Amino acid sequence: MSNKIDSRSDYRSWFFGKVNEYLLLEGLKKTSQRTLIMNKILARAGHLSAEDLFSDLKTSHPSIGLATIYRTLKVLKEAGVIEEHSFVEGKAIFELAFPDQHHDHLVCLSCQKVQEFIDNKVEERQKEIAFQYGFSLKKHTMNLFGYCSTCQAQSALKLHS
Amino acid sequence: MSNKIDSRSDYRSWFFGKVNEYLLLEGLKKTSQRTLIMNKILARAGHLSAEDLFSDLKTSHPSIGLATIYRTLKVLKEAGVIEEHSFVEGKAIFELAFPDQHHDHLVCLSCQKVQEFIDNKVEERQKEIAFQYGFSLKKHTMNLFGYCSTCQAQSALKLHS
DNA sequence: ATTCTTGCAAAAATTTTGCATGTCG
DNA sequence: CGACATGCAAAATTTTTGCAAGAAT
Repeated sequence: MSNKIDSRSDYRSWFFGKVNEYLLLEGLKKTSQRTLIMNKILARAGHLSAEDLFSDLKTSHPSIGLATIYRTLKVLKEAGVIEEHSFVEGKAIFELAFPDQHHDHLVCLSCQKVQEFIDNKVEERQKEIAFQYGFSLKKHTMNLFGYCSTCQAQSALKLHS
Repeated sequence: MSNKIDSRSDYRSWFFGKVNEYLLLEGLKKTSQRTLIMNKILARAGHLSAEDLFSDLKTSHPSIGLATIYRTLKVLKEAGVIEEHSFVEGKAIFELAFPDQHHDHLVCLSCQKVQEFIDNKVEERQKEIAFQYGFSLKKHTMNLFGYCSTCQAQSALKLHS
């Protein structure tokens, strides 16, 4: 189906290819702001919110509007190159999407660190479950919340002081 | 550890017992509003938002305030008798918690129906993954998004008309 | 009595939308 | 040129907070 992504430049090609395809299909336009936002997302390559992007871009491009960020994020999500999550309630977080690959998240309740992981056993089991209930599976999210090793060690220290 | 919950009345006992224990521990008070909200949550026993509860209670108790709903939901969450989710972005949904039991969700992207399920294989695997990354697991959420059998059948019909 | 709670309204925080102007194709 | 996009400000949504008055222990 889709080719393997081996390098960073391959990923960029896939990303922009997917976006361009979508823009064309929907009759939307390439603009400097959209390019700017896409490059920033690719450069940061982590979890980031609309506000993160806004304050980051504001320094180099003071005229950019927060509404444009939101509108562009919506376009990119519909184009299938980014995913939306909500680890913390009341705020959307975005991250890069990868073709034919899905990862889940371990979230530390103390330091908020987000650790990604991929687990095929879980992926398979999810497909089985969806089938069992007659659902055609489109996407899924799995978040494990707990305390990371660093925070566990720190709270152990506190108990002894 | 905790006893098995066999009936609806057992569940109510567990629920109120857990809440009372928490109120006592934290020096909080039993109030008519809190009781009202708890009974409504128990009666509805489904997924509901703060606004759902508010508009529902408003008819029988017009003086109740939305802020009280939010404050009570926070207390109940901390007492461990309800869980907070966010299936749809930007809005928190609450549901009853059950002791020593966790269920996950299948969400239909078309009709928004939420189907619950329990899967021990996934639960076990999650523990393994958390251990592998040095996390002490506190809770988790797994949501599978797709189209339910009913909506699939309907869209198939449309194609032929 | 003291501390906690409530209802109200105001404030926050996040996201969406209307509109005049600007830009892409 | 015409359709789409932008920036701004206003609005919409959901949730939180300050405060004076009321209720619980």
